[in-house]
Amino acid sequence: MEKIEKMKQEFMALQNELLPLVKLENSFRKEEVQLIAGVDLAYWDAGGKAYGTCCIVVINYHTKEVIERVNSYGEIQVPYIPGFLAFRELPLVLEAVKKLSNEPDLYMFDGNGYLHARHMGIATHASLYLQKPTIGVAKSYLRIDEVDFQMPENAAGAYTDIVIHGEVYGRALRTTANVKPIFISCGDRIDLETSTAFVMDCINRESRLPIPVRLADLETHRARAYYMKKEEE
DNA sequence: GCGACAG
DNA sequence: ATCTTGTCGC
Repeated sequence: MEKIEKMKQEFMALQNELLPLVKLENSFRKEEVQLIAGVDLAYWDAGGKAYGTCCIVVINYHTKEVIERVNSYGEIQVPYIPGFLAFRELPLVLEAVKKLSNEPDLYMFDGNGYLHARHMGIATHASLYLQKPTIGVAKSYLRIDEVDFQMPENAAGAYTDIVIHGEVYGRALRTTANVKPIFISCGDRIDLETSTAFVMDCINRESRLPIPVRLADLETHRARAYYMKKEEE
């Protein structure tokens, strides 16, 4: 499979090209944030082909009430390659975003943002197309250059910064006591402190994940069941 | 050959 | 991500 190496080279070139456009400062007034979107995908196989569905759930940040749900689905063309998740998932993400009738003020992605070897995780990559602030929310840690993360204290809100080559890439955040931490990083157009604050403000006792991402995750399972059944005529 | 590996 | 049983706990 020398073909994958060639893909990586092309993807890497685009990531390096996009990097200069990233801004780790707030491009918005956090007091005015009303709608937050959570984005996630689920996969399945059918007839030897890979399919996926992307779900976006928009909530009212203040009331946590669901405002809108949309989804897209189709064949997945790009394989999963650690470090290049955006190339696999973005097509369906952008397709789902087009269906939104509400315009989110902020997006939370299931995956990394700036916490990435070239600072181009899916949250960051997506923001450059969405032109909106994004936050990366990953459930597990993807090591970068042999650097491990330090386990934060066992208390809600405790965190440790993940510093690589002298730069803060993101942070391990314990959103709830007695559960594994999640990994937060800036997507783009927002700083890490603000990102962490919004994530913590979206935590309830249902999950260690922020509400928008959790709801999008649940929604992908329902959408998958629906599309799988629909496929068999 | 072996280990790592967001989703 | 997905495949999966039982099991511990509120």
